[in-house]
Amino acid sequence: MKTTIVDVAKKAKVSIATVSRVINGNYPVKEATREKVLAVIRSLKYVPNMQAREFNRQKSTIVGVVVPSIYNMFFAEVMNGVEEHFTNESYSLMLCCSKNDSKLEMRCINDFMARNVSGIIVVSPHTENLQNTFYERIARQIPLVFINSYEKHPNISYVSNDQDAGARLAINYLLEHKHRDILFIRGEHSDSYDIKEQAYVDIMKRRHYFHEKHMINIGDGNSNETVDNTMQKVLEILPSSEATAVFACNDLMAAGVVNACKKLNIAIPEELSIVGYDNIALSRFIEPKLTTVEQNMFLLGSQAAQLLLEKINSDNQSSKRIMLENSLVERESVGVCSR
Amino acid sequence: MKTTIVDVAKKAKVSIATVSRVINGNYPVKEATREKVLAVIRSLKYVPNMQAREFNRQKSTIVGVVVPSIYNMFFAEVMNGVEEHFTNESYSLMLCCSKNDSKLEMRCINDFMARNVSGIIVVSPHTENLQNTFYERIARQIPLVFINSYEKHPNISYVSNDQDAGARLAINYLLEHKHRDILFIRGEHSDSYDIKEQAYVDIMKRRHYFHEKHMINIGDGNSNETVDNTMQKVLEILPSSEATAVFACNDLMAAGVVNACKKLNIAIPEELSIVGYDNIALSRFIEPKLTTVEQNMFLLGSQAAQLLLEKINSDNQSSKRIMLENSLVERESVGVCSR
DNA sequence: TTGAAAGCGCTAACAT
DNA sequence: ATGTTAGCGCTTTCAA
Repeated sequence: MKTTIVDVAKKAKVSIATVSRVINGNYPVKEATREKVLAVIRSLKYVPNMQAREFNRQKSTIVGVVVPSIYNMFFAEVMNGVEEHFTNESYSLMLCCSKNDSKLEMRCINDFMARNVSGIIVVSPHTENLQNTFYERIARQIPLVFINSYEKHPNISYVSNDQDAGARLAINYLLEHKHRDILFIRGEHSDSYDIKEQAYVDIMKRRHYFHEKHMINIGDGNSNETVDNTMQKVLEILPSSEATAVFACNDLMAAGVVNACKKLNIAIPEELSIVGYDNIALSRFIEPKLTTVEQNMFLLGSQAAQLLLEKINSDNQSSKRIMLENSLVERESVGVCSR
Repeated sequence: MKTTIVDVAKKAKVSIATVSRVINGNYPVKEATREKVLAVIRSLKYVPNMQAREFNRQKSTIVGVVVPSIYNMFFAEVMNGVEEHFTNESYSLMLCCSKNDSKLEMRCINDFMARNVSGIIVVSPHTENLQNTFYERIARQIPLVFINSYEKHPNISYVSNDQDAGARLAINYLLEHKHRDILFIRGEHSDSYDIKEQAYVDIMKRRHYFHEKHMINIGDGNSNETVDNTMQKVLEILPSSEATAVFACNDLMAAGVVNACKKLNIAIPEELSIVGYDNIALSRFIEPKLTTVEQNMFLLGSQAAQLLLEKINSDNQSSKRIMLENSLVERESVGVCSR
């Protein structure tokens, strides 16, 4: 059997309450007693049972994080920000992967709730769950922070990149390079894609460059197969397309386009220009190096952790919204349109 | 206040014991009572408090996973295997990142212990912690599974790739291509590097191709900066080196070598051949595509989950060791030595 | 088939 | 400054 507070109390010849006070340091204890208790704790190698403590206190120092996938380094880097912030505050992290599936996402959240986590961060929540009242109900019961979601619920805190601005940055950059036939490549089930699509449609329609067929949805945008799926799709489309440029909603998709071009012997950026999004490490490693829109992923994660902490410490009262700026990282995948 | 089992019992006019039996289905309950209780549970939206349940049962359905970094997709893919296996068994995952630091790793483990997780998986445990008795003590108290560790403790289960064989595969492949001046690039604080180094030293000494100066340690092998650090180091060394090939302990380092070559205008594979290790997605995306040794990362993770489950269900009695085979993935980064 | 009650390890209010 | 004790929500033995 493991050593409990009772064993310590007995051996130190004090009450369990005193031991508890020594451990938590929240009530006065005479120095001599304190020393005595601490000595016993050391000699018994006593470690307080967090499970019991947190159950008793009706809270926990666990936070839950839900991500749609771990195959996109974007999420790993966000996680890193979250992790760093929370371990400093001696919270532990529970991780759940929704696989871009709304039902699974709900299950993750429900699991976390049943475990009484003290708060939940959801990265890129599924659009379906945003449309019904699921999250409204959750947010009433527990601190909730969304990363990169743009619906506005009153009880939820948000940290997002300004992906509308970012998308406009990217598209205008392409426009400045004289491109007008720009393919738009997106994935499914995330606000982020919708935001970028709106920006794309808005700009292109305004200039009368818009063509329905230029909008391409490649399905799951963060899976193991995203790069290859995108390549496949582009392989079908590109040969018969007059497009001279591509704006991809994330770097994985952009990498897929690059690979398709290699297969088709299309020179980048001479014959086709590409702009990605996120600036994950991969984008610097592929050839040519991707021009892309930078999201500060670490910051996204650590700010979300910060807001969640504020919510936890204010009894779910403080709700904030943080919008981070994006910037365009100019590298080698964009050139002036030659047509 | 949240609905508890007491509320349900009251409303259903039965005892809490009966409600408990209905929920767990572990004791006979008359069908009529069962229905009644279930109806109340639904009407009250009652969700059992896992925290209370697990505290009472003196166990938990949480498993802890420790990884040295999340900047190498290797760990993400292993995690994915672990996650998939455990969510099917309705365990939850706690994640902790040790940043390749032995003290932090111990802290992660201790946190997990204090939370009464039911088992722990450590990916690439830190060599320092392997050398003292830390893990022996832990293994006596709790199910422990190591991924890619090669010390053998009796109470620990292991899932590893046969990295000795894998390294030999890679080096012999280079040898077959007539290379004899082969740089060996490794990182710090993991068994995996030591294993590969031994294989390298053994083969090269036997053939009298060994040179101390060909062994390069680039520090942390899985950080955000691994690629760039490796590039930096190689940039210093390569110009004055007679090496015609490189064996890198992971693909991140191999990518660093590729980048260095680009800066130095060294053609791959004509002037320098490179073999990596892991076969992370990145290795297919960079130019030239990396020849590398495949580790089945998903399998590594799911097998580890399997072994941990066996340990949990056998009260920490079953200890197994699984050694997975590697294979060489031939791509574009190796050619016949031209000297 | 059901209910009563002990107890899991700890905290915190109350008493001394 | 310290001890006593009532719970936290649940499972599980024991009795009925």
